[in-house]
Amino acid sequence: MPQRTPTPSARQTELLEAAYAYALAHGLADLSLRPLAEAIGSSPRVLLFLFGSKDGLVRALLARARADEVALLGRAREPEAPVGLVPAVERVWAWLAAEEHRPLLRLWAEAYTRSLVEPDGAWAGFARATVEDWLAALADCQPPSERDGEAGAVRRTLALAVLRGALLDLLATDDERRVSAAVAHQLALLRS
Amino acid sequence: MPQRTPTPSARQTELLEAAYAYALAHGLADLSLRPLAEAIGSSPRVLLFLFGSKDGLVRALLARARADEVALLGRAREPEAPVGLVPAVERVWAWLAAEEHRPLLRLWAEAYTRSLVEPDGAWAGFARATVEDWLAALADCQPPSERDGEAGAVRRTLALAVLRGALLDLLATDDERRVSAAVAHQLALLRS
DNA sequence: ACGTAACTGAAACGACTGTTTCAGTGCCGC
DNA sequence: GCGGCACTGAAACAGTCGTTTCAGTTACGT
Repeated sequence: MPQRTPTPSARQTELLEAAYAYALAHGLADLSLRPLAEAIGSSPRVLLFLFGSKDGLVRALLARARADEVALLGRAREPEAPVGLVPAVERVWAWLAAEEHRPLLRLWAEAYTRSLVEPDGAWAGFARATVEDWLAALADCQPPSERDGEAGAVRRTLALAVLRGALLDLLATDDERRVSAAVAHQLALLRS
Repeated sequence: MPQRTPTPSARQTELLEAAYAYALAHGLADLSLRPLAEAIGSSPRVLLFLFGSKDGLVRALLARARADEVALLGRAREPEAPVGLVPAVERVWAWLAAEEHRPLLRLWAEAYTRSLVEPDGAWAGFARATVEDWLAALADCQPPSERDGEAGAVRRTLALAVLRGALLDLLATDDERRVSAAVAHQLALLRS
């Protein structure tokens, strides 16, 4: 069975990378082929040739963003053995709070809520997919005794909620001190 | 000094209410005057006459949504004396988790993230404004001894993060049991 | 050298966008 | 009756949208 995107040619990934950078800067909501093409030194004709349609391009951009996301999730469980939710949340938050990741996180938030309002088209299922990605990654960080069973799922859900809620606050207010203190406060609560 | 919207005429509020119902069902992202006008039995001509421009209409819709939001916030602190963050979060979450409020909450999430990506235009400042609204409402629920000082602000921030993060999860997965259990788990943590 | 495939430029297509122009309604105070 | 005010319908405006058509150009295997 061939891949869904038959063969990502060199030119294709090159343009995708440029378009991704453009999307990080300008958002996906009112992305338009002509301004995008001009900004990355291409043409609408070529983008449609390589990605089939605008929806195909958006899907490719969303997949590209998700690649960055799974890289982050991999880092959360990385230091060999899973050591519990608390250090996992700590590490992930350090990443989320870093200033240089904010364009990606804004893009992610945009795609997330868009897929809630408009469950069809290129955005379909994005929100649900990322929730499942994150919960699975957090599960990998739980000790086996805690991982299974409903209580473990609840703890993962809570950890994810704190991270997401804090991220939303941070993106809106840029008040890293207050928000990071709130996350730290939660970690202290969880440790006690 | 006259109001910003000089006089919301009867016809204006009537059409706004209809447009609001339409926006709750279809979202604001690709709202378009002609389909909207036809759905609510009006015309683009009239909408522009009454609201000045499409941006004016969107601003009015956002303000209308915010009216629902402040009503909710008022309910959080209502039972006479503020009694601490824990019961406040409990009450607010019961409201957020109610099925019938989901269209409003989707609309709210959409406006929130949109204002993050595109800080100009009709959406400007929406995210920051709601964060401040909510933090202020939660502050009113804290006992005076806790309200002031940095520790109080951190506790409010954490409470808000849990509510927002849990809401995002709920909107994506519709798994009320798991998410409500996570909120309850946090409340138990806070009580101990 | 030739054919074939990948890629590209220029221009047009029809549909849709917010907005404007012009021409009216109906109603209310005088 | 009449002037003005709030509101409305029909049609057009200029612009942008995604997409298509047609005509190339480049590079490479054979």
